[in-house]
Amino acid sequence: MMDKRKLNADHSQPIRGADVKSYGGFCPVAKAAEVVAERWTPLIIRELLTGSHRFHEFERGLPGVPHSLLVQRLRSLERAGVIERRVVKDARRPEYHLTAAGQELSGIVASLGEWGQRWMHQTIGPKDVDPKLLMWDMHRRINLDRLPDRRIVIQFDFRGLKQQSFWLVLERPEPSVCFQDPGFEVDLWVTADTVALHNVWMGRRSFADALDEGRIEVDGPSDLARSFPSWLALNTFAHVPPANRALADSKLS
Amino acid sequence: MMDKRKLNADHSQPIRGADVKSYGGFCPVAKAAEVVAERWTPLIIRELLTGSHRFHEFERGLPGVPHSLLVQRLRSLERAGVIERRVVKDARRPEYHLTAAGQELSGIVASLGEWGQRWMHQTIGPKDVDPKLLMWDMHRRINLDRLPDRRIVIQFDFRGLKQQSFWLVLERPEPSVCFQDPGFEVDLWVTADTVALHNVWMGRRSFADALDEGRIEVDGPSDLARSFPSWLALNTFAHVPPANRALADSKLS
DNA sequence: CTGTATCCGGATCGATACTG
DNA sequence: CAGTATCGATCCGGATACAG
Repeated sequence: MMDKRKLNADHSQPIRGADVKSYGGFCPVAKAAEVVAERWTPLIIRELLTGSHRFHEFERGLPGVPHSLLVQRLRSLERAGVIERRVVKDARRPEYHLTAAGQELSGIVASLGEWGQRWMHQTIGPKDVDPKLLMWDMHRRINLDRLPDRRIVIQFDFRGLKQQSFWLVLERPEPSVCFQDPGFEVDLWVTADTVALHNVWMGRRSFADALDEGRIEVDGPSDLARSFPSWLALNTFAHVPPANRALADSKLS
Repeated sequence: MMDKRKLNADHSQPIRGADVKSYGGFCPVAKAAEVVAERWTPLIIRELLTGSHRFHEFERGLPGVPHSLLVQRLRSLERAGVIERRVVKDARRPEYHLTAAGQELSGIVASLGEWGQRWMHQTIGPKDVDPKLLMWDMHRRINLDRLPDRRIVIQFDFRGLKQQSFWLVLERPEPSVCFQDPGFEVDLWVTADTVALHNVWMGRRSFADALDEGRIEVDGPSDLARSFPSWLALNTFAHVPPANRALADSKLS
């Protein structure tokens, strides 16, 4: 069946529906905020920037987003000219891609993340963890070139999480993550304290320290186990150190 | 009377209440978006960056924000460690200032504005205008050093707006704007088509063209009238040209 | 002036169930 | 898989009244 939405050959003006709640006025910050600063929108753009293009990928990367709200947001962003919905021929599922306008939001989203890592996220506590989301982020940030030239399967077990295992399937062209046993032979087993692995992933603790303290354990062939830490590219913002609030405030006085 | 909120000597962690609706998880973009991407928040930060520090100034710069919602947002931002509420001695009114964390949002807000001006704001139509807001923005962006060394009062009349005049009182240390006749002797009278003046202010039309077309008229002593355009620093984002959407899209294909 | 405290209609959000 | 439909709960916008 054909897609009924029109193809909008005229792009001389942004495509705006009446769905966005306007601030009124002429301020460009307000105009941008109407589109970009709505709930969930910055995270949808983050997902697009990190490689998600399909509806179910957004749902994986945005745990808790209501199904129907995600549809709304995608339509909204499409009308605002930030994303483009492509119905690829011979593929049943549509793909979403950033337009040129959308790609120019990458700096803003990156700055948001840096600011968040610097000021709002000085350490990661039990309330901040989310193993599924961690696994999803990990599969997007793997140094594939550090891996042997074959498929490597890693099983993750989080301590305290009852019965829940995850599998990282590292292969070309793209790693994937499974929440059920994919049936492949497992090359490495990682057992970790949930909070500790999050802190390592976010650059707040070193992998080596977590190993020494026994918070992370890697089992399997020793050559693989030794190189495993180098496979992890860590979170995009792991390199951003926390701000020293005490210092910052004293500078102000 | 003393302010009951505690002074929070310990700033090792951000001060967080339970008011912000959390996205959950550990993503720094999400943590930042919880604080910064709530409705009205980017505009409150814009106001702080452009020189507003008092409650009534925020209300002027944020037309339409509900009185009580503004209070909520200010508390929210204070708890998040983005702004600081100062009760200055011998002043009845508190002042709001950006903390070090808040100041580091300036780049994000600036980028938002540039993006908005570039993509969402290619021309300004009748729905985008707001004379009060325009006057408020103007009084914040005056090249005082181009002015004679005395108080200059300008009366603005927008064509089509019934009976509504505005006055710009240009004096040191700070210009001010009046929505009622301040009673000063007027030095210059500006009569303008509302949309045209907005377009000039946003860098979308030149002042000279608007004069030539008769959309803006300046009456008063000719030396003042001649130098008047140079007093206007224009909107912060007036220098940002619109993107060429047709070109951008063709590059993508 | 800077709040606090209401109230109310409507929009938005979050959760769930249903469809092709 | 990618949506629609629906339904409470919450939030927002706008108004008003009032206190320090």
